[in-house]
Amino acid sequence: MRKKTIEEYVEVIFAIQKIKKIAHTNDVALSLEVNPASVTEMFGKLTDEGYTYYEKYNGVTLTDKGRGMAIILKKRHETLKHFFEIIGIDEKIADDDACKIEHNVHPETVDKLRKFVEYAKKENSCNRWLDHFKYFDKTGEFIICTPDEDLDCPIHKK
Amino acid sequence: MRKKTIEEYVEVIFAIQKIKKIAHTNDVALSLEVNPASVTEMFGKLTDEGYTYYEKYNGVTLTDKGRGMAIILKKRHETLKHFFEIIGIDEKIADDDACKIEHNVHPETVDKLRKFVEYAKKENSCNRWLDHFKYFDKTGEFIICTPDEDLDCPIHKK
DNA sequence: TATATAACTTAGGTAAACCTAAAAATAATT
DNA sequence: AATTATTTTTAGGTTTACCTAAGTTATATA
Repeated sequence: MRKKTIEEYVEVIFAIQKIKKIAHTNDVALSLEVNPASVTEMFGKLTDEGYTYYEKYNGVTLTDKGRGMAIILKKRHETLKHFFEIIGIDEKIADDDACKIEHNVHPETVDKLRKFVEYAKKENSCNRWLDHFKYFDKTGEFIICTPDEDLDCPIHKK
Repeated sequence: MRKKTIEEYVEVIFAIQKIKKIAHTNDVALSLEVNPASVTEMFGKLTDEGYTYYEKYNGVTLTDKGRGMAIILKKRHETLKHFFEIIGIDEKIADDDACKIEHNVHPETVDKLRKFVEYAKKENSCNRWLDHFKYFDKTGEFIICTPDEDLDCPIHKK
């Protein structure tokens, strides 16, 4: 499997700490599907770079720096996942893709997608467009629907 | 800089071949910002795995397999870039992000985004939603615009 | 055509994250 | 408390894409 970045270690440590206070070597190894020996090694690196405190034989906890990074990553992940779900991607795949790209995409892009999600979820925005997109996605057919011809719209006519 | 995948090598070879018939070591080295010696090494791997023909001291050309991959990657890249541009990301960043995530994202996701782009570009689809999103993105303000109240819409009223 | 220059390859090494196997520390059980 | 079981670490290797430096081949110029 692919090599894990510092960000991925920080993420799983954060997740583990939600349940356990301290993230132990084995917890992280299981989460990342990596050998415990590799985790020990990474704990060293993580601590050198200021993301964790490491107490030998007793796992790590995130520093403020580490926690800060984790929170940003988590938000980023949720934004991306949410976005994918809005356009109709299955939850599992949405989550998976969010995982993979959250480490690569520019902040500007995430910001824009965050706004997109925010907007799409707003009840009183004109959501016909999204509905029509989903209809197109499912049927392959375009709904002819211009502002002046609302009556012809098969989804929104009442 | 980050390690290059086979896919990235295939992409730049494809791009070079559009101009030159044969992609030489140096061309690829310059494109990927990598040492020529590394490229020679990769040419070996690429050829072992059936993506290129390699003639010593005279560069590589893509096989059908390699070209097939390149074409898929190119389409994927364009879809992603296009999508980013539609939601308002600058061309440069859109291109950059497309580059980075085109290797990671599920095919289902790319398909969905392709449809999204296709739909958004269709003239006779109801594009108010996208317009309203952009307005929101710019101003932070929601446009109250329901199907029954078109007259209140500051963008679409005539 | 000889020679200088440029391009490419080979040989040998590095770094980073991974691994296995064995040793050490900690925790659990009798 | 002693022994067994589990967890963690250490030591030493592997892999992969990268590098530098030196040697080789191809190309361009005198």
